[in-house]
Amino acid sequence: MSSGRVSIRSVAKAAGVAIGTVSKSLNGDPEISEATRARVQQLARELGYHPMAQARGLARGRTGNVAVAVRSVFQPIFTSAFYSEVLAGVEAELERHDLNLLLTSLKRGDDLLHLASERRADGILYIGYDVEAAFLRELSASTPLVVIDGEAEGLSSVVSQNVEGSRVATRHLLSKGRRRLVFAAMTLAQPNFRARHVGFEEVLREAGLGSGPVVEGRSFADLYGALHALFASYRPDGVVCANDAVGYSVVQVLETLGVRVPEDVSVVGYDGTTGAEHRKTRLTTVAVDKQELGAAGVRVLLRQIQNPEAPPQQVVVPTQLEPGDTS
Amino acid sequence: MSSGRVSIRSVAKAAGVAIGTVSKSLNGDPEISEATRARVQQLARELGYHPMAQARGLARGRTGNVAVAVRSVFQPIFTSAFYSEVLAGVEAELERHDLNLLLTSLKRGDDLLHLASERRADGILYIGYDVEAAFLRELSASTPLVVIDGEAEGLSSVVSQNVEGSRVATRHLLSKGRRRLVFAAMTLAQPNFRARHVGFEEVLREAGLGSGPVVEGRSFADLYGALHALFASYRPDGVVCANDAVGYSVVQVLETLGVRVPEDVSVVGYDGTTGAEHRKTRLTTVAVDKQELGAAGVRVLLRQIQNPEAPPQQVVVPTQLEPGDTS
DNA sequence: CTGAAAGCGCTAACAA
DNA sequence: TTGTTAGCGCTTTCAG
Repeated sequence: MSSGRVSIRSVAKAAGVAIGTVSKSLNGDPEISEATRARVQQLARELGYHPMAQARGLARGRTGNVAVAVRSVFQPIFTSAFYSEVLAGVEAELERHDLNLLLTSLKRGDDLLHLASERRADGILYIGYDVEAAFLRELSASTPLVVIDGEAEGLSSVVSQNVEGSRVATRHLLSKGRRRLVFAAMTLAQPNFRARHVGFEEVLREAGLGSGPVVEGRSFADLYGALHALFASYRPDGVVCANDAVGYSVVQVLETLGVRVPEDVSVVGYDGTTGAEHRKTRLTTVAVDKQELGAAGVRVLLRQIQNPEAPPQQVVVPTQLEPGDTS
Repeated sequence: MSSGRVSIRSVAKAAGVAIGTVSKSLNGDPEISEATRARVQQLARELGYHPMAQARGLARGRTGNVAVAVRSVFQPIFTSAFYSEVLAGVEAELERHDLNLLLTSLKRGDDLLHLASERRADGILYIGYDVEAAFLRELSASTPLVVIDGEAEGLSSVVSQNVEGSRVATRHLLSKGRRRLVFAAMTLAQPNFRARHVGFEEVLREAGLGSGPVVEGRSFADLYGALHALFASYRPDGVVCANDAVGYSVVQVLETLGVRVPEDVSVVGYDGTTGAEHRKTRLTTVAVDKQELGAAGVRVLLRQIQNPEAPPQQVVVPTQLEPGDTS
């Protein structure tokens, strides 16, 4: 219980050395004798000294934090199971590098500019597919920046293997003998979903099955309407979904329509959302390593920070088919 | 496009004044003439000057960020829809006060101590029910701290109206003519859930119905087993759930058991989890204003920061019954 | 009303 | 090997 805050000066006084010596000792400067280093470190520990991050940062020219920026399009990122896990991955990797996570949800357009110009972070992790490429490119000229789960020319990014993952999902249904396949999504306006649709179409074409119908719908009700109509005319036997949320909706819709899953129709999702233990049915899905998506983003950013001149770098994280109860 | 970083000095030079004057002008010091203030502000804007957060913080003795600490017990907070929304509320309120959100998931026991001793944040928001009271009380002596969704003697906190909310839920089922009620939870080891159970029991007793059975289970399978057994012996006609996750599981279990909801059995959840639009059934629930939970936490913390001597303050956020399809 | 100067707590040259 | 000192970029007394 020392009175007031214990600063580097307290330690210096206690050790009978100059504050510079304390600094060097604590930072492992090789030019300090083993003896004093040990003594200073011991003393610092005893006094409970921890360098004040702000002061250290000011002197060293860095902040020790990384800003994670997310834009809320439909719903805030926070409520998305997918992005939440990405965030967890980011957090874990930052922690390993002794970096802090500054969370910002972008509201006004200049939020990011402020963050950057006030130098609150050493780099920016932009999470989301809705990339304003031109803006971010300009920003990335002055602040290291990596896009996670989105991409654009001239920007470092980390994405999942969208097209290939969807190919695997589609082939999986074909291997189950399904031939009348449908692609279901909340929307095709989202780049990742569109890429997954491309994979779906590619495989159908390769298999000589032509092009499959698409069902779009954001809610259970929308999907119900669309599938109801489609079933009347087309009688699909397999549904490839753009993500798990839609996948679970589709399963419920099919049950409501009196269609048995997977006996009559197979369903495959995308994402590998956790939390399935609370549900009756475990969706067959294309699992994305979301934590890895985040962690990889951090690693790319770190490289970018260390070498700001390095050219943008793209990383693709592999996916894996995860069989469940719906195929 | 000015070369290099634009600092306060650049502005001072451009305006032909001292840096102190720039600082005062920009911070609205009344002792500066309207004329120079305007000129400096104009110039600062033109040059794109933004004070560097770190330097400003060092001089002012604060950081401008608030640490949000979460402990991951069963699953990381990030993947919980409930906490994610709380986090969104925190974020929004912090933004209104020009504060940054430093997100930390507690792994090692001294993570928080580090954060505090390195003075990375002006205050701490601890989110979660698993409060290590003694530790946090000690910490709160040196750093303003507020617990959200948990509480303990001697700590500032914000919680939802657990007992009362559950009373309302239980009365709701009674008003629907239900008399054979069950309480379902993932576990009763969690304080919030226990409080909700208390509300449930109180109302039953008041209604002269004695005490109701309790069903515990973390997964669909567990709940299925427990409810299956219970239905054989007891034939409940209403289930009060400790939260929505359990509520949705219960609904699926009942459907699987061939019990109709709400015709045969009514189910009510707790939390008011968003994202129901992707589901067939909308659960009747006790809605907690999760954003408000977070925002209130920020406000209490701010008071604590401004007046560190103020005694701990407890805030209770009201709940509201939200009728759905399951009652 | 404005300028000068002393820090905020630390790091990193540069001396000694 | 250690001590001294000049900043890091800003705020804030205290003179002028």
